[in-house]
Amino acid sequence: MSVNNYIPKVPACIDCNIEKTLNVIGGKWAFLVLRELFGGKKRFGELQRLISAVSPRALTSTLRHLEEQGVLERHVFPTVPVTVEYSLTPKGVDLHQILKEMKLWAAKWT
Amino acid sequence: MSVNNYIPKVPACIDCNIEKTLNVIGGKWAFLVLRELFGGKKRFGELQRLISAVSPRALTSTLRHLEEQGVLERHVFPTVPVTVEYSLTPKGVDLHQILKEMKLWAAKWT
DNA sequence: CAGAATCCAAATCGATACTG
DNA sequence: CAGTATCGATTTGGATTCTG
Repeated sequence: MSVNNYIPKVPACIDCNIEKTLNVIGGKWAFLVLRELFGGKKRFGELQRLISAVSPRALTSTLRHLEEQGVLERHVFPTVPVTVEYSLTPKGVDLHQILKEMKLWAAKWT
Repeated sequence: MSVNNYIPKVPACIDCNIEKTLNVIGGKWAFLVLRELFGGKKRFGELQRLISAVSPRALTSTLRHLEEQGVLERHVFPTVPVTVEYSLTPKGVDLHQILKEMKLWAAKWT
């Protein structure tokens, strides 16, 4: 059982709840995974290739965390060898707007 | 010299730059500080009281980091004892939209 | 008041090797 | 293919104490 999920634990903010969003997208790898999945479902190996510096351990942990948060789904196909696909849920798709805003801000203020 | 800045170092994303925004708001305390400053300038001690669980060390580190990123300004008044005020720059004010979206997402999907 | 310095426990991370 | 296990190195972070 992994203890490390590569996700920051930010303090709770009683009347704003921003920490909940941050705990989903604020991790080291989460936004890179989400970004790939906005383009459609991907397999574990694909994600590993697309996100060049990620170790299998970090990727697994990130995917599990995002799954627990309900922003992506994991589908296992009983082929040999096994095939696993990850895709966004509506909750995950809904993060696209935020990520786009973050991209715009970065572009504007570089 | 502090080595620890309470800010995550996320991997670079060649064609999206989202990591630049995340390195500003993605830290453990940054969003809480920004949130207070959207309401106007604040002194060190005020921030410390408003953000209940923050230690002086963490607050200092966060403020310095945000200052380096150009999202807030530090003004020192040579009173006795010294008075220090922090306020957002236009670059910092421009983060408000993103934080609001994050709050909305959290509210929508709880 | 606004922080800087120090100490040290705990969490985290990456690399590597291994498996159903 | 899609992970899991293990390990050591590094980072982190909170508490505490001190100062111009």
